[in-house]
Amino acid sequence: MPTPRSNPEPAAPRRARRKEARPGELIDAALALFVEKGFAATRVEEVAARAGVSKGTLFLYFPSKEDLFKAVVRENIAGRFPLWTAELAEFTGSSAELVRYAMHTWWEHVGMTPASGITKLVMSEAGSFPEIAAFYQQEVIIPGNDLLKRILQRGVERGEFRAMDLDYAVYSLIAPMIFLLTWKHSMAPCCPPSQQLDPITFIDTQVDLILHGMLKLPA
Amino acid sequence: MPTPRSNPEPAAPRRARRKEARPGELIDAALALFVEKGFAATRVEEVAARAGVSKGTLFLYFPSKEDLFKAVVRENIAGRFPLWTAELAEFTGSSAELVRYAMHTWWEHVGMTPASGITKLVMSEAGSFPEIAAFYQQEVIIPGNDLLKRILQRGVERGEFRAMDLDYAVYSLIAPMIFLLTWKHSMAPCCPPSQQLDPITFIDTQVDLILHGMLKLPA
Amino acid sequence: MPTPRSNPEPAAPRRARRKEARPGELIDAALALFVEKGFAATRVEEVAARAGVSKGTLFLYFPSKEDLFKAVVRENIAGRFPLWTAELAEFTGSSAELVRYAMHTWWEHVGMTPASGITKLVMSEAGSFPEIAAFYQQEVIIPGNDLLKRILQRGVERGEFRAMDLDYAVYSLIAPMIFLLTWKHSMAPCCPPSQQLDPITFIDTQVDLILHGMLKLPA
Amino acid sequence: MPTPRSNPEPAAPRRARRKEARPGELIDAALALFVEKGFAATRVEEVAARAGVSKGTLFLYFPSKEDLFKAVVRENIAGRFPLWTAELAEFTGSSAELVRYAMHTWWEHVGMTPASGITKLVMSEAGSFPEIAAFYQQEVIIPGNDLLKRILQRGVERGEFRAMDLDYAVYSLIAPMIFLLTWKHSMAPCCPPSQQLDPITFIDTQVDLILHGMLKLPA
DNA sequence: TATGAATGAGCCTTCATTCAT
DNA sequence: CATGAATGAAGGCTCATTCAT
Repeated sequence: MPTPRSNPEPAAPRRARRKEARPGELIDAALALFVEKGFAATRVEEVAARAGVSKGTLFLYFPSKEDLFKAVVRENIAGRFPLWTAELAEFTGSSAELVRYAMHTWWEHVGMTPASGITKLVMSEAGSFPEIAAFYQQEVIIPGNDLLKRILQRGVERGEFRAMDLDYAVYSLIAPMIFLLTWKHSMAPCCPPSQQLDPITFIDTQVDLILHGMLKLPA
Repeated sequence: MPTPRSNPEPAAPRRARRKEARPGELIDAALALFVEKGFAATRVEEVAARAGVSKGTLFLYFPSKEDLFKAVVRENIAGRFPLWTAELAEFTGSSAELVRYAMHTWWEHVGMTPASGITKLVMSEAGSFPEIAAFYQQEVIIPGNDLLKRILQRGVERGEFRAMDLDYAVYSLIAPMIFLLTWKHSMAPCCPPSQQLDPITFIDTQVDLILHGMLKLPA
Repeated sequence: MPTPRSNPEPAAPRRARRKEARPGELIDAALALFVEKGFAATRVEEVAARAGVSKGTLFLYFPSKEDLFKAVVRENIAGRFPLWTAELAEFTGSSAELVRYAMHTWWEHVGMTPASGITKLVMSEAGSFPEIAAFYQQEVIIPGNDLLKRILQRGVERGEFRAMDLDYAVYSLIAPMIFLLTWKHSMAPCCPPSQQLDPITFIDTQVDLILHGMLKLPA
Repeated sequence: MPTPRSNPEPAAPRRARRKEARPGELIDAALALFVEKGFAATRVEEVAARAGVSKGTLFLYFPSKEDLFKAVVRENIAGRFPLWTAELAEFTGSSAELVRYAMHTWWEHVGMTPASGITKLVMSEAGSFPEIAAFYQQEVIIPGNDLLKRILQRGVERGEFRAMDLDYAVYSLIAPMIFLLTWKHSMAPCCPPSQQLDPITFIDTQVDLILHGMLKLPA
């Protein structure tokens, strides 16, 4: 950067050609707006504008608004499962630790990020966009449930957890998280400080209680 | 029908009687449709048709679709709480039984009725209608949480449950129920039979696990 | 109409309610514009404006642009077949007279009216709107060919015309007419007066020649 | 390939040779696509792709899609007329044979080749491009009509055909052919096999009928 | 008061055309 | 010369809302 006026962003070129960066920028913009305003209420033009491109450019990368939404989901949630599956396979601690680790990891990478809005979004608009609901079901819910089920199964197989109907027991882990998301993105913004939930405390409390209920008593 | 005013209610000319009943009929129709199809996907014409009036008439009673939505929420959040509070005071069984009773009662009177859709409705549209969210918070959430808190407190005071942070513990009861509602009204309609949840099994499983985690060990 | 200033068209009321008249007005407007500019190049808003209503009103009567077009075809062409079929059944003259009568009737009711543009329209845009082409085929071409075939068959059966492959012979009647329409609506407007065709002369010439070719020689 | 410039044409580096060939290749691609899909339904990107270049390159040679269309028409209407005129002068058979020969020749060299699409193209788009229609009129229609007229005149002068209004009689030959083209390029692709026309049969039938109508009766 | 015909703003998507590289 | 990413105007259709009757 030899000269003082060398401009790293030269005059914000109107028609920059940045094929690689576009999809990511559009997905980020879409995530923010979908979460903030909902899927139906977000206009593709807004998404494009927020990503700094024109409406037409958006359709250059995503064939439709629904496909854009799917990309948002894949990028922010569905794409994480391979890593999580790998982590599960390598985990060496106790299953109780694994459950705690899983819940906190989820909070860090999804719950506390803008991606947390996606779940609430899907729930809210599933009725109006069945295709999106089905997609989410396939790409997120089923893999997510499977992952949790394998975690619980590990505990049972290692003699740490008591025998359970795993298909329903997973919801003891899922339900509090879904509730937390739903709360965060719908009621929390309207509540007085006294009614706010501290997520970490909430998660710890739920996990403790659940583990208490699951653990095989030594006696 | 001897005198004109002898019987103001039954068998009165339909037109005349309706005038008073219109808003209620419209609200009922709107509740059913909003719950079934979501707010945005419900056309006011459908609501009017279901209430047996024309589109124009609806706007005679509700200045806008949003106002109709608000009326639906206000009309249906009702006061079942006084009755439940009384039941709690008179309950003589164990606290574990009380928890089970409370959960099943809620399912019977709210969860399995159309009213269950309201909660999902409010959650979904809270972002767009902060006023409604605040209203719901005051009239439903705070009283509901209080009621549950008193139930847990009873268990702790009677030495049945171990000491807990009650403000967070209540969510162990609330979260599965909210999840169940959310699920029922958003994803379930899009899921294959293999992915469906049986509500009673679900509730029993959750309550069992929670109680397991809450119970003071006899040892 | 007691007072002098009673206005038969009172100040052109903006929102007149004329449910019965609308479809016809819209169809007329659509015919004119479709013929003038083509199907694809005509915007529904133009049609609505020409009919004196708003865009939304058009969709109140016709679910889509294609349905509007179908209505135009039904109203202006397809709907005439029943009458023509009846006329054929009652005709008592010679078959040569019948052919002449049919051709001139067609010219009067279709060829020289704006409806004549429809055929050219369909031919021009069939590639882009296969559904329209198929519709036209079903509702106009097949019935039209059938009608002509019956006319020729009558001549053969009565010993007036010689035996012919009727399936192909009908095109001796159809081709000149299609050509005439095509010409009228595409090339004619660009031609100098010296190149113009007189329709009546054209039809008479073609019919004479064809009949000459069809007639059974008395010898 | 001893010297560098010895062979400017064959096996020359593709890039270099192309420069001159580009417009022609684009026109060929455009002809094929316009004929196949219609003007509006053909995207310039398709044309470019078919010609093996990018969209931008097309606009380097043709300022607009319309200009490309004009070029297609201008390039393909060519001059087969001189040859046909010569053939007419040398023909020694009967005039009926000449008519048959002319019709079949036309089918072979125009009707059954891609060039047949141009006529339909011009007819379809004449309304939007009067300039092209006028051009077509001068370069194709007038010479074509003249040629046919001379053929008929030959028959009359040789006493083979009866006296006719030749200016209109030529259309007995033209109309079926125009109809055939129109049909082939618009309705045929949408018709079931049962509705298809066999061109040779069609032409033979029409010619036979016409000749029948034209021939001077021996009596 | 009730009706329902009429309105028109709003939105997704397409594609001819431009222009920085 | 060639490329292809970017643009933005245009159009079909929906539906909450209005208003003449």
